Parts: sequence; C-alpha cells; structure tokens
Amino acid sequence: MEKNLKSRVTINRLCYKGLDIFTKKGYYNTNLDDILKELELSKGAFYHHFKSKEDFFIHIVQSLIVQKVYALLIEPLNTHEDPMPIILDSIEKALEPNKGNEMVYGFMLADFLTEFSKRNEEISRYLKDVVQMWEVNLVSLLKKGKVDGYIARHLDCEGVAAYIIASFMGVRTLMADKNASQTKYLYLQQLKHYFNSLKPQPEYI
Amino acid sequence: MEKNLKSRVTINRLCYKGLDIFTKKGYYNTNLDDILKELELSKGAFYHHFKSKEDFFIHIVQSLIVQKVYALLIEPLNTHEDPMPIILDSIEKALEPNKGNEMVYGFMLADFLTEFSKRNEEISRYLKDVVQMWEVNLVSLLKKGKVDGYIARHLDCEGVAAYIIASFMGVRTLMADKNASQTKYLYLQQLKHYFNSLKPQPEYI
DNA sequence: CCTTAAACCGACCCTGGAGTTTGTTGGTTT
DNA sequence: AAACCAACAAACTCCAGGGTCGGTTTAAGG
Repeated sequence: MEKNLKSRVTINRLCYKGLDIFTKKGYYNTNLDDILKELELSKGAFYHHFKSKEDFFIHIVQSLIVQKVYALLIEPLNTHEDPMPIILDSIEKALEPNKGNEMVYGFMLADFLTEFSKRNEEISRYLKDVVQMWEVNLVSLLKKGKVDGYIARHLDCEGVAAYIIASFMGVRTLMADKNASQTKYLYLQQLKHYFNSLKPQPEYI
Repeated sequence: MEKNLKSRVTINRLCYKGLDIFTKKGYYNTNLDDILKELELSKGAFYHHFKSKEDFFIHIVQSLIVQKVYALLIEPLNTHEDPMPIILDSIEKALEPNKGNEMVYGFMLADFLTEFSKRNEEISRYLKDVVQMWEVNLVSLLKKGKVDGYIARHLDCEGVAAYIIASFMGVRTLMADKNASQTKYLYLQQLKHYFNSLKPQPEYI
C-alpha cells in the first residue's frame, strides 16, 4: 500500500477505535494499550502519528466529534418548518444507541465535558466550542421560529436553548446508570410537553 | 483530648476537607496528599481511620452528601402547599454557590455521578441510591399535588420527576464551564415556565 | 510512674500508564 | 540496486499516587 495512504488509514483506525473506547470507558479510564491491543498496533505506531494522548483526543474532537454533532444536531436544524418537532427529532436521534454498540447511548459530548471540566482546560475549551456551535444554531432557529409565528413572542430564545441543552446533558447522565430506554422515553415526553408550552397561546378573553 | 473524641474530630476534618477538595477538583484528580497537606496530617493518620481512598469516599457519601441532599432537596418537599414553587425554590437554593467557596456552585451529586459511572460501580451504586431517594420524594410530592389540584391530572409524575432531575444535572454541567450565574438564571426561568405548563388548564370551550 | 494501645508520622514500596528510544521492515526515489 | 525514510515493534524509562510498615507520641488505666 502507498505510504501516505497507509498512514491515513492507521490514523483513522486509531481515531475511530479511540472514540469508541473513550466513549464507553471514559478518557482517563482508558489507557493507550486498551486501544492499541484491539488494533494490533504498538506504542511506536501511536507516537509516530500523535505527539501525546491529549493531542490524540483533540484530533478526535475536531474530526469525529464535531462531525457527529454537526450531522446529528445542527444540520437538521436547517429548515423553515416549525422548529420544535425538528429539534425534538434531532435530540431523539442523538439519544439513540449507536449502531453496533448496544447500550452505548449516543452522544458522548456531555460525558466528555464533565470529565474534562475539572482536569484539562485545553480540551474543555475545544469541547465547549462544539457545544456553543450547537447553542448558536439552536438560538437562531428559535428566533426564526418566533418570526414565523411558531413560538410565543415573549420567550427568551437564549434561555430556551440553554434549557434544552441542559436537559439533554442531564438525561445523558441519567441514562448512563439507569434503565436507559425508559429514562429516554420519559424525558422525550416531557420535553415535548415543554415545547408545547412554548407555542403562541391562542388569546382567550 | 479524649482519644475517642480526638478520633472523631480527625475523621470529621478529613471528610469535610475531602468533600471540599473532591468537589472542586474531582475524585480521581485529587490525591490524598492534597487533602492531608492542608490538614497537616500524614498518610499514617489517614490509613489508620480509613482502609482505602474508596472507603473514605463512600464514608463521605453516606454521611455528608446524603445529609446535604436531604437538607437541600428532600426536607423542603415536606409540605402541603403547591409543590411547584417549593421544588423550584429548593433547586434554586441547591444551585447557590457554597458559602466561603466562591465559584463552587452547590451540589456535587451530578458531577460525582458522571465521574464514577464509568469507573467505579460500587460508588456509583451509593450515589444512585441518593438520587433515587430524591426521585421518590419528588414523585410522591407531585402525586400529592395532583390530588390537591395543583397539577394537571393527565401528567406522568415519574416523567416530570425524571425531567426535573435531568435538567438539574445538566445545568450543573453547563455551570461548570460557562458563566455560571447567568446560566443558572436562564435555567431557572425556563424551569419556571415548564412548571407553569403543568398546572391544570382552565377549561375553555 | 509505668504499661498499653490508640493516634499519628514519614520514609518506603509498588504498580499502572504515559512517553522514549532503539531497532527493523518494506515502500520509494534516484 | 543502493540509499533513504516513513511506518511500525517492543523493550525501557520515569513518575505520580495509592498503599504499607516500623517507629514515635499521647492519653487512659492500674
């Protein structure tokens, strides 16, 4: 195989497997050998491509995680319909178990944020950027929804977005150690309920 | 000082300081010397009273954390008034910065849950028990609220409780690495809004 | 006092895991 | 085909941090 191609293949294998295992076991609870053993690679290979474990993870964030967030949570927001069903649907999809990985309920962003917030400021910043990207897009969709009459005019779009994000992060925490699909179901029901309350109220006098 | 008393004093100092530092820096990111140095105690003292770091933490959970959760989130629920303002108020108080520790926004349960969920099943169980204690009490208060006509009859109390807990956990995550008091404010506004939507609707026909 | 044991000290041990180094192989270039 | 270098192997270094252990201090009882 061509050198350059082989290199990219190895880097890709490392990143995918890394994200997979980091998601399941957490960053600090995973050692490099856990990843390398499964790929039948050596320390030498790893440190040939990345200068540290931290560097490796940042690479994962900026390629795979950003891409996932974009595909699952941001791209779907690009619409002119009623925002609420769209948001609800994207969140529901983001909470679905990864295909092939039963029990790993989608979306690791929240878990990583918590893991790094007290331990590694640099990585935290990268993760926060991703969240903010989501937040900005949510807010802008909500504002558009207001203009289009889907959302009550008096609502604070930043507040709604923050609330959506907070509840999403939190349900991930709960799903990690309870009956996940049940928790998810209850959560989505109430989120829908909350969304309903954001509609413009018909005026009864 | 009497031996038995001195022993209890030392154990108490260890636990309080331990919870303090664990809360700020996280369990795995704190080493025993961090705690012992501040108290001017030695490894010997520590291992005289606790058989391991893990044992130490479990002790903290079962004494201090349970007590805090109870005082902040459960005891206030013991009321016959409208549940929603009560719950809102208890959550608001639980999110207040700790006195003396600027920037440590109350309530560490959520952070610890995430930290341990992938690393230590035993400690996770102890923490989950605490959350469940909260959940059970929330549900029972909500059900009472239904009977008393404060909450719409068609609502799923378990769902509402799960949703409250999830959003609470999540906002803690967000507060850890954004403008905390602003995030808190936005969150509480929306929580209030959600609570309003749970009231029985007057019947317009 | 004098003994005993609880409370505590602090040097040491030991393991896990990140990162380094030295060596090997096989593709690429001239 | 000879030289060269990217891609990898694997043994090694190094150190943070949990846990141990023999020794020392202190308070309680005879």
